[in-house]
Amino acid sequence: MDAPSLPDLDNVLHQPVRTRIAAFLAARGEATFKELKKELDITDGNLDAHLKKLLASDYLVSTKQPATKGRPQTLFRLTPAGREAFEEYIETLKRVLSPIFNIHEDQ
Amino acid sequence: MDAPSLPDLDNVLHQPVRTRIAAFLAARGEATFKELKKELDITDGNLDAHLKKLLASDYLVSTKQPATKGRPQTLFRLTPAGREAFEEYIETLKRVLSPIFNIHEDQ
DNA sequence: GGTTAAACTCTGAATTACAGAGTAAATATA
DNA sequence: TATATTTACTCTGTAATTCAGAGTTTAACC
Repeated sequence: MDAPSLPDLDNVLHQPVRTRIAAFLAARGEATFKELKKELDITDGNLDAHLKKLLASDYLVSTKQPATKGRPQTLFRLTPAGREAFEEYIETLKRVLSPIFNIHEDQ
Repeated sequence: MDAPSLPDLDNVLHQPVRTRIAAFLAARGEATFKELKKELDITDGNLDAHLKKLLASDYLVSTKQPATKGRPQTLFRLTPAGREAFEEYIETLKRVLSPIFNIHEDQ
């Protein structure tokens, strides 16, 4: 029998910009384009591309807010599938990294 | 003042194949091409490309073993810089993820 | 000495990542 | 009320990355 191989990491989530988007939204619930841009400190085009990728994977939804004041803004938030994928991704990460760094969750 | 933005993740290490290579070598010390291929379950060309990227970043060194039996093999191992970068990468990951998942090290 | 096999390496195509220019809708200004 | 400006994205083109499979080299086996 084979030694178990290292599990693969979700290639939508395991990317520098997208991991941070997912983490931010998981912690924050929802955010605007502007807030994400500030938090991540990347260009508009780059953020747009990564949001589109997450939307296409059904990990994110966007909802256009009617303008109460200022321009209408789009809110981005994780879908249940997105949150689940993110949690699973963290589990995989821990399996990959724990042999070395002893990472685990509390409780 | 600005809210602190999410720190950027090392884009050499934060990639599905390369994270696993680094983790495997950090745990294992060194490995052959063949061992890595088996552990990661990827094609030769793909593994080669990722090893080259890690070598180019000076995160890895390869040493050709003279053939005692069988063909000479190349051993891959992390450089001190590679190990340090990997540890820093893990720290950054924890900063990005801990607000949600309560990940930390023992001790 | 020729064939097979192992251990890589190279090439080219597809996909991804990115910056900056472009667009549309709201607000501010004249 | 026109027009200029700003905001909030979106589009386009380019560069870089990722990947599979074909190719190469060296050793072992017959």
